[in-house]
Amino acid sequence: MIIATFNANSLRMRIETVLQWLEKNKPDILCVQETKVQDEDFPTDAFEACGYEYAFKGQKKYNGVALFSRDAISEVSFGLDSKPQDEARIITAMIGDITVVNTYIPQGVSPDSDKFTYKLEWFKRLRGYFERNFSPDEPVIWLGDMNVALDERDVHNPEGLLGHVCYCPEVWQAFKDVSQWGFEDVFRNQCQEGAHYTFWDYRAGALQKNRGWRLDYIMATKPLAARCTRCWIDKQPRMTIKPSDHTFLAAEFDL
DNA sequence: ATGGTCGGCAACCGA
Repeated sequence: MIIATFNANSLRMRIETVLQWLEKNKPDILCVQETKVQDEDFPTDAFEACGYEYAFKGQKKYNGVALFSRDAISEVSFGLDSKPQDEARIITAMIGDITVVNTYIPQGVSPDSDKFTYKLEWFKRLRGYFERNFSPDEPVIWLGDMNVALDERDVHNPEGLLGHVCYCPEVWQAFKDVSQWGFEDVFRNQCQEGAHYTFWDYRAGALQKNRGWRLDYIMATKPLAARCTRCWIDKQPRMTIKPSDHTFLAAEFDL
């Protein structure tokens, strides 16, 4: 079973990127963040013939999450189970006996912003969401754009970036409080050395200089993580077609 | 070099 995640930064701008990636890699499940499309404008026609079922929740201009699956999708829900629900940042569904939780975590803007407070609160509420709705003994995959680089291996300039909203003690703790509910970082289980990035800032020629960040994760509960056979970052669509600022990240499980 | 470039969508906000 292969599952993947991709921050599209507009699904409509990257339909060809997504369709080609599905065609080439044939994952069982693909989760997408920052679709930036309202539900009535979701490009269903483009995905009708690709052999995937889909579920999505968007809003005007910002955010938006989607889920594509070769197998049937059931028990789809949107948003957190506490207020504000923030529907277009989280989609949960059952595929087979696996619960998939696809999140687009708030970025936070700046450390002194109320949006940063909201980000930290969002992680707290997500922990509560997992506690109330699932058990770490069950097969649960939590994946997406987490807007956190967890340690010095995950950013190109750990000293210079310390204090950034995606690289500071507060978000490390907030992320750990969620993951300690019962998740393992399956990429790190497979690969301990650093400089494996999933995001490069558009603005500073960051890709050419490999000034990247690891912001996208596939987190799995123990019963699933134990069966992960590989986890890889596919930079190719970042280089070609219509590049996003994020890569595809994929994991394979022997189920 | 505290800039830069994208995308949505129509003047800026978000990343």
